[in-house]
Amino acid sequence: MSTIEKALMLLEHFSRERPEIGLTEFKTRTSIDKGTLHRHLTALKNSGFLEQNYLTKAYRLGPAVIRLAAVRENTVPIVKTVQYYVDKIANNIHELVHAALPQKNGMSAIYAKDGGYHGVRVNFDEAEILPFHATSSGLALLAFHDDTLVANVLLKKLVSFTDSTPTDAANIKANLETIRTHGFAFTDQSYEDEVGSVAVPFFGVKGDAIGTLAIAIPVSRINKSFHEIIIKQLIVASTELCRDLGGQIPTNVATIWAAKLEV
Amino acid sequence: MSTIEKALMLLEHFSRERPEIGLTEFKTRTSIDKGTLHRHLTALKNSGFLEQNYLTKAYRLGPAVIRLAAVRENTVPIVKTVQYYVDKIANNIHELVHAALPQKNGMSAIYAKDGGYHGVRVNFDEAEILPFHATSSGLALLAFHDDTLVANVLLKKLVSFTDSTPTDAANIKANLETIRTHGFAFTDQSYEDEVGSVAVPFFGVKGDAIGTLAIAIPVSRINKSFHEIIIKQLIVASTELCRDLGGQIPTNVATIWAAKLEV
DNA sequence: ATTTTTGGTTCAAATAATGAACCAGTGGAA
DNA sequence: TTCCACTGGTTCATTATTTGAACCAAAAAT
Repeated sequence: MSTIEKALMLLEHFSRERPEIGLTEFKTRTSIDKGTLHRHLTALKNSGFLEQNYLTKAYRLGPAVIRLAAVRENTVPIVKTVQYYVDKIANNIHELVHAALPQKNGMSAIYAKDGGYHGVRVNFDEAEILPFHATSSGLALLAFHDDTLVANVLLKKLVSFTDSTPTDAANIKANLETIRTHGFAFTDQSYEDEVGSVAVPFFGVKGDAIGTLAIAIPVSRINKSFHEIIIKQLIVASTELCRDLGGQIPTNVATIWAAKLEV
Repeated sequence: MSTIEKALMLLEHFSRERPEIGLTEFKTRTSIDKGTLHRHLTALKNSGFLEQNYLTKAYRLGPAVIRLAAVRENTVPIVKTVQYYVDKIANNIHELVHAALPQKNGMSAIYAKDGGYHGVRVNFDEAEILPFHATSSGLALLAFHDDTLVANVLLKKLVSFTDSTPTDAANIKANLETIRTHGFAFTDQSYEDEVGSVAVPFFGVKGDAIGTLAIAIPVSRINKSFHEIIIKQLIVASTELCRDLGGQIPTNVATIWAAKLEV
């Protein structure tokens, strides 16, 4: 692995829960030598990707990422486009809806809307990494992305989050096949207890899955007819989203989805 | 310079005008060897900072920057906070208002609002890099930032954008002194013909300038009384913004600003 | 059909990354 | 106060990676 990749991997450690990380904590997290770490962090700081809390000396993400995100969004306005559809679904079904993009180690929600007026709500953290194998977003993406990603994900250790987290590679592979035939993914408390979720992919110009639309619901509110409604909503939104982004829904998926909508 | 910094410098070449850059174009832009370039770009791609247009093979910013910006904004919600004040000023004075943060080679606007209902408008490009020496934003920041930044900026070649762009280091240094005594910066067609601008800094916890609030106006609409109004608006907004961000206005600046508001 | 231009690869030589040991400052605890 | 533990940060010989000229393959342009 190149030095560049090693350094950029450090940025993955920042999240809403851990917005600031000191040198020593980086050391325990990564087991990279302190000297090396310091040089990498300094390089990232010099490039504006990190800055230091001047009191604690801990590092946090810097202003460079803001500019880059603005340029990226101007190039490929996924966030803006996705917001419209997430809001729409949330208003219709009054549950927590989100859209996510694949990152290296899982899906990253780029927008979420809680359309609910229910007492029990699903807690949701934007900018959290949703593991591929344990969330409907992750599985929906894997199922419709190229096989090398699937292979890479299944190679790594599959962390267990609840009693229902699937950790057997063969099992997951079989599940991906099911997802492909159904045109959507769902999970039952595989990431968080009491939370189920449903997800559909949306596609890029090559017909490859580039992201997902998903809904998370307390299991107590899930039943057959609601499940059907959710899936229809997701399919319709994803179809329109693909159109807006210039993406192409693979013909087999289009056929499956069309059938789902007619039921 | 470390390999990491060299690689990250490549990301600076992306902008609204150049959202996609191919290998050969990178070569002409940077005069770095093609082999090296390719390895760096691949590393950035592997880390999610770039992705490739599958048809043209050109590189563009990747999804990783979206997630990082979300985390950063969650850590230090400058964008969100700044938006409120930019909108407020824009509504009051009906001109183009923007806020910018320093990057390595200039200021980067993080939000802009055109409050105008005028026929002639200033054109403005978010995510563009505004050179330190030629814009009021840049000068306002330099004047209230630490001297090492000033020294670094004046070391480099000062590009001329219009006939009025200041390119003499000594001249600029003198101007920075003026800016410090006035508490604001203004420029007259130094970056774009027919456009003047006024800017004030806002401050971080250490009392160092961490960004700027600025207004750009067609020179035809500038006059003494309007100038006064603009400056007051900017000072009030920056004062409140500093409070929101937990920043500290240096006492000498606070004194100057207080005097300005009383006139 | 040929040349030019594109992105991408190779491998010996040159250079930068690495990490164990070290330094310095800070904040308790004895 | 003194001592210890724990920060962040630095040094420099060793080691491994980066580098770049030459090369390849495919796609455009001539």
